[in-house]
Amino acid sequence: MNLTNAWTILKDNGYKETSKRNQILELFSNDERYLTARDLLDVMQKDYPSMSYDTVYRNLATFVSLGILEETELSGERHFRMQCESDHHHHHFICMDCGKIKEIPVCPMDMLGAALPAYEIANHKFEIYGKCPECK
Amino acid sequence: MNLTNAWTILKDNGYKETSKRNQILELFSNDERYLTARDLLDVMQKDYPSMSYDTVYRNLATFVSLGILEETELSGERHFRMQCESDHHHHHFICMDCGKIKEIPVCPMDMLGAALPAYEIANHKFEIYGKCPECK
DNA sequence: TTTCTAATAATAATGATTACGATTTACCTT
DNA sequence: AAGGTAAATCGTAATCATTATTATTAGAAA
Repeated sequence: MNLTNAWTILKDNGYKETSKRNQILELFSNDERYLTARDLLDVMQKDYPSMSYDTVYRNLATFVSLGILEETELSGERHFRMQCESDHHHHHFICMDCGKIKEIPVCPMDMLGAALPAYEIANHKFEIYGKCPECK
Repeated sequence: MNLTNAWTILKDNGYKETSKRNQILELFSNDERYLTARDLLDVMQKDYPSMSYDTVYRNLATFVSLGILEETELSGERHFRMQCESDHHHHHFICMDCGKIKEIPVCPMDMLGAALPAYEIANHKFEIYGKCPECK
């Protein structure tokens, strides 16, 4: 996902182009890591001292619902990052030191097949945590 | 994990036997589901009106660190349940309606083998969410 | 430009979790 | 059994992330 694609999606869904939205998206474009609402606010308040939590959270929710950002929970806090470009479903290794991620091309649900016949599966979570080669 | 085993572990690690601890453990023994701190407090304040959050959270942290309880994050809240008896590593299907769980005997890490050679893997999370046969 | 509505700012409220000083309790020793 | 001591608990306040509220601002269409 890049800035242009993100704006196309936003415009298609009737969202207006604002400078705050643009800066939030630019921050995610320039960072591979998962970021928290606080991370964003800290950076953005340099350029926009009046930026508020409400604006951050509202836009994060919008972006996630439109598939522009993806979200995960790390040590009790919500973290966000740009939706991966990958055209196929995948999972992530997350480095607990630098926060960088690596795509895992395998999905465990493929192996499960008919292991849960009577169950209605809504979604799933598979993440691996540790240290990347650079941090090891 | 049952009450007797839990108390053996606690005693071995120098923890004292208290009625509050016992009731917390009894509640988990009688419930298959994941419970929140609030769930516990609501039930326990019937018997111990003075039970405080501090006591609940402190003991939950103790129990998790000793492997008596296991913990997961569901919709932004920490949830706890008795550690499974299973002698081998496994994962869970969690019903989003009734909260009951079902053990998944497969671990995706087995399939990954040497897929992340240069990475140091600390831990992983794999959970499936949906509706169980009864709730469907 | 004017107007309409979405978006934002500033701040307060909420909900979960943690912290703290005072008190009580388990349990070890005598 | 009584007393001492550190652990455990209570009551409450503080903290942290997130959400809600209300007034104001700013896209963008006419």
